[in-house]
Amino acid sequence: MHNLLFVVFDDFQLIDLAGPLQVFTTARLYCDEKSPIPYNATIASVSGKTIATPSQVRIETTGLPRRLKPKTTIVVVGGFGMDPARRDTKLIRWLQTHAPHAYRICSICDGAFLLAEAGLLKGKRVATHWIDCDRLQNEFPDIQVDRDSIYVCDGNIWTSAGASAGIDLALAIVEEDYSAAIATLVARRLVLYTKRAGNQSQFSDFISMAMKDPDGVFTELNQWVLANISQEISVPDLASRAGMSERTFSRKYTKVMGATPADAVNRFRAETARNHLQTAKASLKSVAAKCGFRSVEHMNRVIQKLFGVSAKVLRETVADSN
DNA sequence: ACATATACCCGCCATT
DNA sequence: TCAATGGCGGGTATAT
Repeated sequence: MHNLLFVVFDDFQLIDLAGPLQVFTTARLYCDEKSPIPYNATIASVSGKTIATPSQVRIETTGLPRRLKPKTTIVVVGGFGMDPARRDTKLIRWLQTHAPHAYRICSICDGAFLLAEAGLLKGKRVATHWIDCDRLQNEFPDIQVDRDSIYVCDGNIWTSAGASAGIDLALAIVEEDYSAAIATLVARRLVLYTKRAGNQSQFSDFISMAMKDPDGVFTELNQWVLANISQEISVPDLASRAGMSERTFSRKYTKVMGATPADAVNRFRAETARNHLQTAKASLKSVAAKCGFRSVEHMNRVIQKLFGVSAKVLRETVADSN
């Protein structure tokens, strides 16, 4: 089980908390019996009292803990109250002391300033709200502000752009902690179309289609494929997994999914790769490996065929989501 | 870039 | 007889 520690302050932006929290909560529906409660969330502030938001909703909080529970992901929110919060030495000192021991550190929106203030972002690649990109870069020249990404993961530091990007970041975390299949199911459940400006969609069409497969015959199999996308997957393998002969499996799968088995696996790989290329700044080589391509060349060919552009171009055509 | 190897897929047909 | 199945084999697309 993972622990989440949301760090909030007066006049923080409600959706920075509510968005990611909803994603983590929904993930419960799709985790197996081994981890019935995948995420345990705590909302904390310096005062430990009820915190007001500009949206009129008030949030109960506890004080900042003296010790982090194991596998704690810290999530720092943003909002109107961010600037005063930066000057709150108790808050910044707490971050300096405890964040280095966290399993993972996240910020939403301009919450990145708090992490920067605490010196946690030195040399890191970072995303923040587009309005704040210049300011963040000027104030902290030693960090690399990535203006184009919805969210960025650099080591165990995850930062995200605007408010809704916090939801994307949370989905990516679910994917890392559990699986792409579960993240996709959560996205579907919450009806997150994630249609981005520039018509870039993060959770891609074929994958979504595979997840809803009306008859449900291959839904489970497709989930398995997504969860094991980094592995080599052969058609005979899939057939035996589906409990059919190769011939019958091939026939049925093609009929239901509208793509032959090997073709479908390739699309899963390519769309997963696209998602990675357009968010994290991992090397082409590591993306290829992560998506089960045997080489960068292999990945390029498949992407070129499916999307009509090279992997490099695909990465560069990321639209600003805010 | 080219050649070789192989994985795939699809028609054909016997079987259930 | 029909419908679904699945084994076979060759043609082909694709990987290395």
